[in-house]
Amino acid sequence: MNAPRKLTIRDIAAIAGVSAGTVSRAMNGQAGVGEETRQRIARIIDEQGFKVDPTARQLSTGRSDTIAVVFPLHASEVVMHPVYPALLGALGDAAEHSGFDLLLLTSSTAKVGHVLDTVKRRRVDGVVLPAAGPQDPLIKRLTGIGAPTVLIGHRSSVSGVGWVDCTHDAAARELTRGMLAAGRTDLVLLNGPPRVSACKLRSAGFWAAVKEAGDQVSSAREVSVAFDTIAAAAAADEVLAGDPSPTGIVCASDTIAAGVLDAARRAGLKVPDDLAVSGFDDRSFATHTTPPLTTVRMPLHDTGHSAAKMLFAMISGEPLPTRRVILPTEIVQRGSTPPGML
Amino acid sequence: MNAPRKLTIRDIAAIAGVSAGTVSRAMNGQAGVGEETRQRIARIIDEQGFKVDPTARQLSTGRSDTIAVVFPLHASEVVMHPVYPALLGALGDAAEHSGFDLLLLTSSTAKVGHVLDTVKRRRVDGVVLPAAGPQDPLIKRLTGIGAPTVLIGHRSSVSGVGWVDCTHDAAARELTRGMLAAGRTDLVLLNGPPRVSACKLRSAGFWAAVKEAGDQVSSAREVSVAFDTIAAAAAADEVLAGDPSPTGIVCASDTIAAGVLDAARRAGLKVPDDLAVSGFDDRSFATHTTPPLTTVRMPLHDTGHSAAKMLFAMISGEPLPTRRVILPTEIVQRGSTPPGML
DNA sequence: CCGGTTTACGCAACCGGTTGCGTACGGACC
DNA sequence: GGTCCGTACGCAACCGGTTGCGTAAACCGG
Repeated sequence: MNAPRKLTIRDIAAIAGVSAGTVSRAMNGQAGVGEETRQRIARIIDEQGFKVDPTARQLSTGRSDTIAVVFPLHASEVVMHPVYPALLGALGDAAEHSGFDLLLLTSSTAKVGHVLDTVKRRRVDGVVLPAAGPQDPLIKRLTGIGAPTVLIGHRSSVSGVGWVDCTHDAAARELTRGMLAAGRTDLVLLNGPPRVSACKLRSAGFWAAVKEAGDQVSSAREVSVAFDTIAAAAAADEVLAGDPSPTGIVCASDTIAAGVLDAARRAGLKVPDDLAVSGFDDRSFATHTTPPLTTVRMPLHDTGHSAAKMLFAMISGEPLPTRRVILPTEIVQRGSTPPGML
Repeated sequence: MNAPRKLTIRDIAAIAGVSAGTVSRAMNGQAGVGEETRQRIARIIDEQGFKVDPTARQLSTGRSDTIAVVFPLHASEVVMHPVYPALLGALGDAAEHSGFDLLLLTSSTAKVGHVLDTVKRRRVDGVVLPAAGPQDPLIKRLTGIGAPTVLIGHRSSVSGVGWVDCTHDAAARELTRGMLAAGRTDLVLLNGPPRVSACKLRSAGFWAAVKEAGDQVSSAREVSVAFDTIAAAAAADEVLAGDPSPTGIVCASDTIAAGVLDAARRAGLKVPDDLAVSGFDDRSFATHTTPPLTTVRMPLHDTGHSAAKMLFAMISGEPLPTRRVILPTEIVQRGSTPPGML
């Protein structure tokens, strides 16, 4: 049962009684093919189940119909880890829908060269870069070689690159306002590492709310910790022992908030009565902490989808209304903040 | 600043004063090239920073130096979701180390055809299939087209495919034994969906321990729920209200265990004094439930690594000692089970 | 009916490696 | 010195699409 040798464009041409070049032009919708011929070719391609060989096309055109997503592996600041499955799923769907395939690259700061090399050698058409930092050399290097690039979760000012992010700032601001409205006037922002872009925005939102509340706020401060429950709990111990002890803590992630809940329990504080706590990310465990965590849900699927769409537009050279997209987040109120806070 | 046109094998040949064919043979370590020539070519390639064009090679050889990992998207049974980042990271590392690139495909039962098509068209050299079910048509279809395939987390009997799994059964057995040893003689296994391969193994381990303990066990039963905290909590409510009420519950995942903890709290039961609870997966939140969860850590990194190594061996036609690998799990004892249980 | 355009299509080169086959050269051996 | 053989290497076809250029036919207005 030897496979019936793979169909080539020349086979189709022979059946249609035309040359291979004509079939190629017909397939790609180029001018110079008669309408009747075009339809005949289309019909034959369909009947025979012919599929172009992407490799051959790639060799002659330089395009690959492939986009790469670079998966950062800085194990220590795994900020994006929990959100990858959703993001990758959305990207994959969008890619498949547009006839692209997805190449997965892993990157550490040491391997910038390898990523770049792969992008060039594989003729990758575009790159999605989730969780890039402001200093990520990859951004400039990629634009340097002319690779269309879309960032996720970092608002870069490098010209040419596009990005998709969400309203970290507005969410933090709204949560902070809510806590103030509920009478929590001693506030702490337990933030993640300040060089993470999202953390900067969350900080900005927090302080904006504090500023706009004026002297309604009795105290407000910001402490930075790693995205780690244990570390966060330790930091929270210290914060709660301070004077004044906060009555509301806005956390930059659910993992951090979980640590705060632990610390509060140790300190004998009732959440949310003595202390209001909010997280970020709406991780799956947020529903079963005690009490369940008020948090911020990120538009992961939309983010992936938007990024892919933007990238495809950039690849095909379409003009884009904007290369900066900010999607709305959603605050999910649960038991760790006073009811009716917002 | 027009790029200095990409180097081709013919450029190298010209510099070395040989033909392109000779350079190709030299690069690939084939016979028929003099030792002196071989070294000269190697030196020139190195000096010039020449890299073969994978696309061109692919067109003439049919190999692509690419493996695909098929990401199942059955949103409802996201058993693997939490473990993907670690798995993908390990796979990516191993692939990069061997000069392969990773293609990410998404699959739903409806899209088997598309996956197959992509594997063929892109000349994918091998496929990693995490979380395949026993009935997954992809397994047979892939072997049908001769694609080397390695499964993760499912022990298939289909000939030719390899798989890497871990000791779900031994872990469940050991946990169950431990509970019995701690005097918990009324046991329940709160299992996941029975068609998930890992759940079958966990069930087997549980019952093996029960059987071997003989009439030391006063009662034992198994209940199946979705991998969902809320659903698990509801099931646990019922189980705890039953007669006899269990003194130990082995759960098939940390998400399920979290639900059991919630239910125990509602029922006013003290964990681990009144009720011992164990999970599976060692999810990040397992350290900060109340009490912290005793659970089973899976060798995710090793699994990815082994799968990649096996796949590469299959691709290169090396004989393999075995195509079935079972890696050890590790039980992590925390506060949700009686101290010194094991 | 004629010169000039446009259109439809074939031809062949090209993308950049790989590989089967052929040849020239060097050494071994008689 | 001639035959034989193995080795080192060049040549050219090939993988399967794409595309610039050339040409013949169709079509246009006058």
